[in-house]
Amino acid sequence: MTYSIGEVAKKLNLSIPTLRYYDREGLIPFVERTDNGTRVFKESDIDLLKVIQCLKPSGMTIKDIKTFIEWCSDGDSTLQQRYDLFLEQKAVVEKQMEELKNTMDLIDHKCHYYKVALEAGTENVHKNNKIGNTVFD
Amino acid sequence: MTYSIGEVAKKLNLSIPTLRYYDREGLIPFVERTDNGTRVFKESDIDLLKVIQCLKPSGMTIKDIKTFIEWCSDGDSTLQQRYDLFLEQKAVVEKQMEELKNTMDLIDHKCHYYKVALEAGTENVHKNNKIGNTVFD
DNA sequence: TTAGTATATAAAGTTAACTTTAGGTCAAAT
DNA sequence: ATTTGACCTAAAGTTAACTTTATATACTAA
Repeated sequence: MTYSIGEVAKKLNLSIPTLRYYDREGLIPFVERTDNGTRVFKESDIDLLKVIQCLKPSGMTIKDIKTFIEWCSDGDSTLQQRYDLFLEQKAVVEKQMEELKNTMDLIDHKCHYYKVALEAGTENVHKNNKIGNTVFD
Repeated sequence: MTYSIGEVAKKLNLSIPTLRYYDREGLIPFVERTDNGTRVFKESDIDLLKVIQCLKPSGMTIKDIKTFIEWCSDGDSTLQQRYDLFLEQKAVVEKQMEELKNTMDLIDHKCHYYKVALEAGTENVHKNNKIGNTVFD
């Protein structure tokens, strides 16, 4: 089973120009072409795009991903580099998860703060009976 | 206790130009100035900067944050908006946490994949005895 | 045969969030 | 008295990741 660029775009919820951009940047070097130059995506190309989509939210750049793809093409001599890359990325994601947890705690605090303020009709409920809290509590 | 821009930069691990940029963008409107124009940061300004730093990793933009700061200055009439903002942001962060979990699962899979490959000396350990797995397993 | 639809490329434009550069003020130390 | 170091502004530059625009080709249905 193969897919056109439009089909892949729909399937993965990416725009067609984004897919062409990824191709230009060397992220999907195994996509084939018809005689007149139209891209033909295989399942394995889609799998790779899914990996890319999964790696992106962790802040891995297009360039980093390209490097990884190149290493894949280079075979067993790059196994250590690829392993190291993912170990590093694991650390990055762990840090992000912590940060996101802190953000969530702040947001929960804010939600509670504004819920109470709304019920009272004024933010002052948080100011009265308290000393030393800041404007941005 | 007050702080110079350089002290705040060190304390919060932000660059001086970034702090000036935030000021220009209206993110820290309560920072005062000396007669000759030098910024003077109070504890409450630093608290606000910490809130900003906490909100940023969740993808909240400078513009969104500015809107929030403006609402804060507008008083009780914006309580609902502020509450809604944080409810929305909560949903955003929840989604991000899920995505990050997926990313982490993929990374763990890759780490294991490359660990095994390294021990065997070749990626082929994953190809032999198996049918239908992709190049990017 | 012509209108519509999907594809292609190259190159320019966009946006966010900074950073860098250039030029200037001011107080303290040498 | 001048040099050093920290501060200031305005404006231009940077980078990533796309998006948009302009132009062209190719198949497909009426």
